[in-house]
Amino acid sequence: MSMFSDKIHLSTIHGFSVILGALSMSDLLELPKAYDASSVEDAIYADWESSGVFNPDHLPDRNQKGEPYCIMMPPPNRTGTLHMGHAQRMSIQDLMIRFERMRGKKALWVPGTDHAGLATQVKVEQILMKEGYKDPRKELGREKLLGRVVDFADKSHDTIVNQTRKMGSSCDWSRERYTFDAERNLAVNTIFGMMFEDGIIERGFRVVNWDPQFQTTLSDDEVDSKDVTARLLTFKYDKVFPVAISSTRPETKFGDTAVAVHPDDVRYQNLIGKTFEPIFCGKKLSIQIIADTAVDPAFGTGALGVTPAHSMIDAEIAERHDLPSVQVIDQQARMMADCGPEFAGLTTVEARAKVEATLTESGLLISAEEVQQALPIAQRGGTTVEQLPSKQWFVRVNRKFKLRQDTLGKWKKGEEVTLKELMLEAVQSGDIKLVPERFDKIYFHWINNLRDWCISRQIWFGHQIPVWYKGDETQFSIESPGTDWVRDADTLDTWFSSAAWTFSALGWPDKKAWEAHREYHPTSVLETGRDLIFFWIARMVLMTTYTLGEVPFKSVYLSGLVMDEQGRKMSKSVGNVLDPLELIPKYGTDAVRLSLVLGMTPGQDGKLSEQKIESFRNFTNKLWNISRFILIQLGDEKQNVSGSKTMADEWILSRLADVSASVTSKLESFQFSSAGEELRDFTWNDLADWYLEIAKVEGGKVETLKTLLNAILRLWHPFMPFVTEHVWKIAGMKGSLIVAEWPEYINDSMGRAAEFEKLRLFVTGIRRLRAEQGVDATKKITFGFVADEAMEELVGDNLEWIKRLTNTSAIEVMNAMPDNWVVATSGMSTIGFDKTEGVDMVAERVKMEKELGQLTSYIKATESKLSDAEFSKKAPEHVVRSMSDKLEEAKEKAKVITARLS
RNA sequence: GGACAUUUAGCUCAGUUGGUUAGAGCGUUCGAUUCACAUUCGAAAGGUCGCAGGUUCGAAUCCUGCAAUGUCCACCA
Repeated sequence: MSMFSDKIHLSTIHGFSVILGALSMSDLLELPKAYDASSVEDAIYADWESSGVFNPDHLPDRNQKGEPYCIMMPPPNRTGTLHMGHAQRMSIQDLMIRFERMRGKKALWVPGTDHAGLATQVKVEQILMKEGYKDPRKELGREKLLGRVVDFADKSHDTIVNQTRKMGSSCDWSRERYTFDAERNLAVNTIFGMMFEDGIIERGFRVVNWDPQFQTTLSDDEVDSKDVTARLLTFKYDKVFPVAISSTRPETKFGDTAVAVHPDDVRYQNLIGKTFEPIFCGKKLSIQIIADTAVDPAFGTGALGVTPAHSMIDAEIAERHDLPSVQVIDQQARMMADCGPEFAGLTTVEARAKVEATLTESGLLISAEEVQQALPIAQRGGTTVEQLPSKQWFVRVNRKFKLRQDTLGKWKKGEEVTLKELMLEAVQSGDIKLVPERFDKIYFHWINNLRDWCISRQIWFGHQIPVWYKGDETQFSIESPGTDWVRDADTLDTWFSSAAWTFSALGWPDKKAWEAHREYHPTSVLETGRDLIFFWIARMVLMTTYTLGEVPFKSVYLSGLVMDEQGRKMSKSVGNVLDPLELIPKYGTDAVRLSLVLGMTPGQDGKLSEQKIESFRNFTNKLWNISRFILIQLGDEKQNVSGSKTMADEWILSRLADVSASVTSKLESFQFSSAGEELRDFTWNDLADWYLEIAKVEGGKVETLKTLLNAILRLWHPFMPFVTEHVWKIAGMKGSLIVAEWPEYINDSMGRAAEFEKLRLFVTGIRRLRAEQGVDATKKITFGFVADEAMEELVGDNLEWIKRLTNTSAIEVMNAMPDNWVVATSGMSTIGFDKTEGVDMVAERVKMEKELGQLTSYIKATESKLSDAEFSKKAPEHVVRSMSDKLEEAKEKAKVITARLS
């Protein structure tokens, strides 16, 4: 470490003595001009994996002593292959893990996959139907169908794992988990048992969402809605019934048991409390007239036909009024027998038309209008979802229960709370931070409107419900059943097992496994798509606070969705899907990763195009060539210069210190895109285009070049692990970059860095003037400048590289600019050259006049602001100072231009 | 209907507690090319920061209203 100057204190860097240890100068010169990612990535990944560093137990001492840091990988569904969204998540999580690992934390990233229950079985059933099966469940039976599903899921697993490796994910494969393996099954059964004992899990006959195609219940979140045009009919049940009602689902009216009106509605006061027995389309109904504030008196006739069996809202009304429930639609979405022979067996759509025809015939139809309506459809499969009553298992979110342990620092063991209260407190207290913050509101809104969670599914692929029945199904046991007990055939909603992921994947409830991992929980960050906030995040909070009394994670980073370049969702039917596995061989993993991290904001959908990936491939190559150049410089002894640092050295090292500090703080606060962009600007603009160009003239300062190479490899590693590790090895650096320390610098060269900035402006000014005046870029010409003494000295000290970067033969100090020269101002200096031919003096004058006009109004505005008493009183000093500096500069410019014009 | 977000250069987007002539990348135009990189380098053009008010010495930034677009939630039976 001591080989560096005192000024830039490189507290963490070591290993320079072996730089270049591996390659000779001729080897270096033979390195390919273009970085070929595909020829090195697999081997690098294999090295990392075999070295064991993905496993925190095998990390170096400093990590072992470090703070535990843990990310649980959101387990991808075993339903096929990974897409760009997965690739983005892997990139961000790997970025965080590598960053924290380098900073010395005991970093654990647990990979895994999700059996995804319904989604996987649906997928396989769809494949089977394409193969010619009409009803795979009936034709194959439980065992054979499950066999096919398991085969499919296993193949899918292998694909996913391979893709995850390709992305460079540094996750601990020795701890890979599956939501459907034996340990996770134990966790699920244990939690089920606890909740059952506490009365939060209950079996009940309630209205549920029913998917008639796949013959299963769905949770509210698995139901989407589709806008359709429907016919809103207004009619009476029969001629004698006193009130007309409206409905878009008249076929459900066979199941009506009440008509509800608003309690204050003057039209119906005399009817409230009465019961009628109208004949509706041939079926005798028993209708009570009830008063309920849920009814909007302004809608339709102000009277609502209540169908408790086929509407969750009506079911709630029915509960308040203790109304009977009559089911009229069966699980095949067909009308049931007691609707009469004319209707029984019809589909709901057929029955709807027939009811309308019947009402019209009998003169009961008052009006029919077309309205927009949201039709509930199944997220998987897309068929219309029916609401109907069924005996199912529910998690009761509003039910009070006694806590099994102290919880969230707010409640003591034995206190009574509801699951909803736990879910709200976890975020309200700040124990969990959502990034971006605005998702708090969405989360709270969802929780506040949450209904009981139906967790039983009638599919076969999933954790079977750990309940056994005996005889008349009134007795339950969650323990081992006796011989005459029959197990519930249903399985659990896949999210029930996913919800326990943070702790079940760490071994809970197995004592030994859990103890070994206890330090990692609560996990540090959960990174996932913003579409999973309800499905998964909220349910993880529910389950973890309930089971452990603590939060599952401290932060949630919600990434947006990856869209195509026109902002559309990527989908096979549109044909705009970018496949990570096709892009990686073409552009390299590092380029794909960068394109998914830079230019993407949390919670905001981002656009991705192949062109964007290509531009990051170019950057990867730039980094490769920067490294190659530095290594060649270091290998060429003639080029090496020792001795005190030049101004350029101090400037670039000062920039490095600032940039690395800023990048660190941005990574800490999840600003990955901004961190990467800042680093890219530093690497490409400051380092490559300025410092290295200057080094070609001044000769490379060995220490500075080493520091720079070392720093950019480390700083870029979490973003682009492959190319950085590859260069690290070529440079002969010790060990693997993956466990190198994250760099920190102290900047104590700010003063000289500021002087360098003046020279940068000076160079840019000359370049601009040359280009504007159309000077042949290859022609070396002589420039002159007028400036104060300090600037004269500064230019003199750095003359050689300035000449090179401006392609000038000489730069001379002048007292004044000759009248026939072309001039421009740059900072506080005036620069110019003798251009004898081709100067359009008229055009020059016009240009100068325009500039002078702008300057004059700027000067005027600034002066008046500066002389404003309110301003100087209230504005902070640095603002005032920078304004007066700029004013001086503008005045100087104006003076020069005025002189030229006269 | 409710909530949230977005609206800045031709395109994609930065702009972190309000601080002063609004930034980048891509694209465009002009120019360079043995000397790390054409997967490159230099330079330029291009914006009344969606609209209208307000607060302030000072507004792209804060407040109010409006408009357009998008997402989520709830769906009026």
